[in-house]
Amino acid sequence: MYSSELIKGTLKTIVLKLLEDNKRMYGYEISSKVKELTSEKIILTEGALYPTLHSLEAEGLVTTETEFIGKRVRKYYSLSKKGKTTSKERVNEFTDFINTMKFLLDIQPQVG
Amino acid sequence: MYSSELIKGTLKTIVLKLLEDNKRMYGYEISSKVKELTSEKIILTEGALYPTLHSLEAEGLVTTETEFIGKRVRKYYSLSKKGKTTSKERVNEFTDFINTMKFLLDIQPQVG
DNA sequence: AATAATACATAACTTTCTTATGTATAAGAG
DNA sequence: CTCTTATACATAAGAAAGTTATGTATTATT
Repeated sequence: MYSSELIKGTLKTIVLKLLEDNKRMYGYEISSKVKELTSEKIILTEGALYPTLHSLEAEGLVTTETEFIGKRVRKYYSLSKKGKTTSKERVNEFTDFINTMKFLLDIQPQVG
Repeated sequence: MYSSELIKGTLKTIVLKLLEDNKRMYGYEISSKVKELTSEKIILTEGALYPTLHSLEAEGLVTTETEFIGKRVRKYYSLSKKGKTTSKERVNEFTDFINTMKFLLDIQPQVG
C-alpha cells in the first residue's frame, strides 16, 4: 500500500481508463479489479470510489444503467463520448507527468 | 501545467530529493529550480511550499539556517540524517507507484 | 519613479481523500 | 440453521494538502 497522498488525483484517471478498456463496469467490480491488478497495492475505498463515480456522472463523462441481480442492485457505468476523450487526455497527462517526475527525481545536479 | 491534483502528494518528495542533491537550498531557490527543471510544468506556489518546508522541519527531516543577504533574509534548508533516509524511501515509493500506475494504465484487458 | 524580482509568511477556502456508519442481499462455513 | 464473509450500494464527518489571496519588505531593472 502506498501512502495515501500518492493516490490522490489519480483516482479519476484510473476509473476512466478501466472503463475505456472494459466498456461497462460497476463500482464494486472496479474496486476489485484495481485491487487484483495492483496486487492490493492500490485499494479504492468505497468512500472515495462512489463519490468519484457520481462526480464523473455529473460531469457527463459516464452514463449509468441499473440492473438487478436477483434482488441486489448493480449500477453499471460506461464512458460517454466526452468521457472517452477525457480518458485519453487524462492518461496522456499522467504519462507526461510521470516523465517529468522521473526526470526531476533522477537527476543529480550536485551544485557546489 | 498539470492539473493540480496530480502534484498533490509529490511535493514533499520533490523537495526532499532536491535537498538530497543540493545539500542546502532556500525556499525561493527550490521553487525556481523546480520551475526551471520542469520547463514550468510544475510550479510550486508559495502557499504550498512554505507550509511544506515548515512541516518537514517539524518532522525533523530538515534543519534550517537563516542568513542575511544585505538586509534581506534567507532561510536555508538542509536534510537531517533522518531526512536523507526518508528522501530515499519517498523516491523509491514513488518509483514503485509509477510502475504500478503504468501497468494499470497500459493494459487492455478488453473484456467482452 | 514605477515595476518586477527576490524572499519570507499566513489565513481563508476548496478539493479530495479517509474513516465511520448505514442498509440490504447472497454465499459459504460450521 | 446461524454466523460470518462477500457482494453492492450510499453518505456524512473529519483530515490533509493543496489554491488563492493577502501581507511585509528589500533589491534590481526600466
